[in-house]
Order: sequence, then structure tokens, then C-alpha cells
Amino acid sequence: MKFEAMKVACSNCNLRELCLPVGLSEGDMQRIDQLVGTRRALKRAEVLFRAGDRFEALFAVRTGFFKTRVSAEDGRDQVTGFQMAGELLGLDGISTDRHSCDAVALEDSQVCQIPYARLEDFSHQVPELQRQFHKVMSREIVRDHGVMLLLGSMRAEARLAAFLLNLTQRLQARGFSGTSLVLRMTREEIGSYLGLKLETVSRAFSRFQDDGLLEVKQRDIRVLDEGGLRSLLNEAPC
Amino acid sequence: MKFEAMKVACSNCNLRELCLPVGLSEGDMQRIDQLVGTRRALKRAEVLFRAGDRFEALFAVRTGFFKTRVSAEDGRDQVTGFQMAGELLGLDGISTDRHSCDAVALEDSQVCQIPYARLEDFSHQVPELQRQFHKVMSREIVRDHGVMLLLGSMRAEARLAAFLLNLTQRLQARGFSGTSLVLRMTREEIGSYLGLKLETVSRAFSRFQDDGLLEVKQRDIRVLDEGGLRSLLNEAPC
DNA sequence: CGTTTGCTTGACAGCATTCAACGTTGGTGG
DNA sequence: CCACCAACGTTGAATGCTGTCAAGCAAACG
Repeated sequence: MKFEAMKVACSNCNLRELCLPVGLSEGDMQRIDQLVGTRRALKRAEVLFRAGDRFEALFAVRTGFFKTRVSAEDGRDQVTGFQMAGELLGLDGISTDRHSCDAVALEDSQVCQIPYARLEDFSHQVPELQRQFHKVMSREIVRDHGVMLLLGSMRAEARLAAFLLNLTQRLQARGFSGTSLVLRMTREEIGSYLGLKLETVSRAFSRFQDDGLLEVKQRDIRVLDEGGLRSLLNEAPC
Repeated sequence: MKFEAMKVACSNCNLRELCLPVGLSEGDMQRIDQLVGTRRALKRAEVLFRAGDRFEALFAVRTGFFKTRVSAEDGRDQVTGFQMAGELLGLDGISTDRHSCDAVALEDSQVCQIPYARLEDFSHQVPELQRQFHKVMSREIVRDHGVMLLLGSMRAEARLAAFLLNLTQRLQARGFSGTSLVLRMTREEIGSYLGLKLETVSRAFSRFQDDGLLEVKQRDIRVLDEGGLRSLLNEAPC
């Protein structure tokens, strides 16, 4: 039912253990049920927000998959992250009241819209929410530092291995298999995220398959030797 | 006087326009004067906090210069940022109650210690402080995305140009010359930050000097042609 | 004044990019 | 249903940027 589908309540949401309300008490949880405004559905390739757009709300991914990307003046751009269920989009917008990156759905998706003014307001009333929100922002900073380490000091194959291990780990936390996954993004998007060209990504996939680490069928990936992937991370300098 | 030197009050601090209290009213400013605990002095090369340390406070750089770095298990590490007066250190610690990177003084420095529990408390009482704090965290996220773009898609010389332009801009905001600066970090540290080897950094400096963009005398840098540097940013792909 | 640390420069090697061709998949319309 | 097309992916060969290794120099420090 359409009406039912649009009804929103964190306290009933099966993502509450992954999303912003982690760790809130039953009471607090019900108080923040009004926090989330409308829910919004996006088709594949649709843009949720764009750099320069006025920042008014954060978005929590409810279903589907997103990428965020920043652009230089010359059009060159860089994917800065891939977001799945329970993860927040739009934190970059707080600093200047305008978004500084684009967010694009990589498959048909739904997001919960969290008006930022309301979030600030509720943070006052619910200390635990404030704590959680700070943790979410801090986690994003820590994640970004990890990506910097990856981009600054790893070879192509190590980057792809790190990427895949990160994906499987996050999927597993959401109840999916830890060994088989379907990529929602193209080789080019993976390459952009990892600071590599799409051909290099493709070659690394082939190499992993030859070495018996993966089974690769286009976007269907099966991890055959997680330990082998993991050992690539600690490999020689870039 | 020692006592005077250790006295701490944001409302009297000449950095208040750059630091956490930006935009606070006189009244609010005085309320948060108790926010900052002790001030701490560090010698060059001294470590402010280390990855794994329990997170208890943020630090605002009062004088001096810092670097932060993350480390992989294998010892390889990456500089994630350089911080100067008015900038905050330790935001990464909020997410897990433990620091995830090291902070090291690159010259004799002073920091203001901001007990985090107290900051969360004050945020409740002073909405404007909360807003500011969120903006600071968001700005860090935006900055990190910029570094990702740099690491993922720029050539060595473009990276160094971007780095220098960023430094001069921040120094200028603090009342220093926009054209001459003294680097507080080694070529190796610059290289680590930019995902390059120290030899590559050195070569890029030499190149810039040959091309008349810079005057380089070890760590003394003079920018001769800012436009020339800027034009490197929009250059061909990586 | 000697030692250590940091910086510069050259020669060479290697990894990722570039350019190009071909294969595969999925959607669209005849 | 099939043909066609566009988008995506794979692979090969050659180029080039950055890393590696090595030597020498300069500056800082005790």
C-alpha cells in the first residue's frame, strides 16, 4: 500500500541497528520518530543532490545503493564513496549550507529524508542522539583517512583487494553473504574511487581470477580466498 | 608570566575568529570560556596523541604546527593532514572513543585542551556552539574529499601546486604573507601527504623553480607566479 | 668539527596509463 | 523473435610518469 510504504518510523525500521539511531533507548527512539520527514524513491542514475544545491536535509539510505562524487573545475571527477542501507548522505553540506558533492543512485533506491534543522533541534533534547550523530560524522572522517592511506600508498591490486574486503564486510553486516556479491557500479566508477583507470581495475579482476582469489563474471563476484586477498593489503610499497 | 601564559579564555583569544567559537555572540563566548581546560606546550617532534590512545579531549592548535598520520599494520604510514593555529585535532577519536591516528608537533607548539564530555554538555546549552562544531566536522569531511580528488586524479606537480596554494591561503587567512612561507615539514612528509616519494617532491620543487613559479631555498619558499601554479591544477589527467 | 639528517640529482626500472581492438550484455524497435 | 545498438568489460602493445637505487651535497646539531 502506497500509504504504508511512505509511513516512516525509525522505531520500526529494520535498519535501526545500522543507521543513525544506533544505541538509542526505546523511549528515545520513539521521540525521534518524528525526526524523519518524507521518504523518497529514486530510479537508477537519478541524482539525489548535486554540488552547489542548498543543503537542507541529510538522507539515510533505506534500500539501494549510491555513489558520491566531487568534481574539479575542469570536469574531472572522483568518486568519494559508495553508500548502502543505513548509511548517511549529505554530511558534507553542513559546513557551508551547500552540498559539495553529488549523490547518485546506482540502482533503484529509497532514502529517508532528515531535515537538518530538526536534527539539530532534537539533538538538544536527546543527548544520546547527539552522541550518535557525532560518532557518525567522526566515523566518516576515519573512513576518509583510510581511503587516503589506500590512495597514497597502495598498489593497484592492493587497492582493489581493500575495496572488495570492505564491501563484503559491510554487506555481511547487513545479513548478506560474505563471499558472493553483485557490484552495483561500473569498472570506471570503481577505478575513480580507487584512483585507477578502468582498464587497470579490469586487469586486476582478471589477475585475481587467474590466481584463484575470485570468481568474476562481470559484476557477479565470488570470493574464493579471503585470506589471499587480505595478504595483498600488507604488500610491498606502492 | 607563567600564570598568565596558562590562563585560558576563548573570549580573549586572538584566534577566536578562526577556531571553534567562530560566530558566537559575546554572551555565548563567555559561557564557553570554561570549555577549554588546560593549555599544553609541546616540543618539536613530540606526540600529542597516538592511535589507540583513549579519546578524552579535542585539541585546538594555539601556536605551532602539527601533522596527523595513520598507519597500516605493516608500518607503512600516511600523513593525513597538517594543522595550524585555530584548527582542531582529534575529531577522529569520537567515533570509537579511541584515537585512530597520531598527532605530532612539527615545531614547538601550544594546544588548548577541550574535554570532549564538556563540549557535548555545552553544546546542549549553547545551540550556536553545536552548529559551529558540526560545521567544523563537516569541513573536515569536505577537506578530506578534496584530498581524495588530489590523490586519485592529479599528477605529481599538480599535487604539489595544490598543496602549496592551500598552505599559502591558510597562512594568509592568519595574517601572514600570501607569497612567502617556511615549510615546517620535510620533503618526505609532504610526499607522504601527497602520495609521492620524497625524490618526486624534490624534483617538482626544482621544476617549479626552473619554470620561474617558485623560489626554493630548502624550506623557504617564495611564490613568484601564483597564476602559473593555479593553472597546473586544471591540467591533463593523471 | 664531525655526525646526522635532510635535500638534490642522475640513471634505470616498473607499474599504471594510454590507445586500440574486440567481446559481451541488455535494452529497443522493427 | 531477432537484429541492432549502446554501454560496459576484457585484453594487448607501447608509452611515460613515478619509484627505486645510488651518490653527493647542504644544513642542523651537539
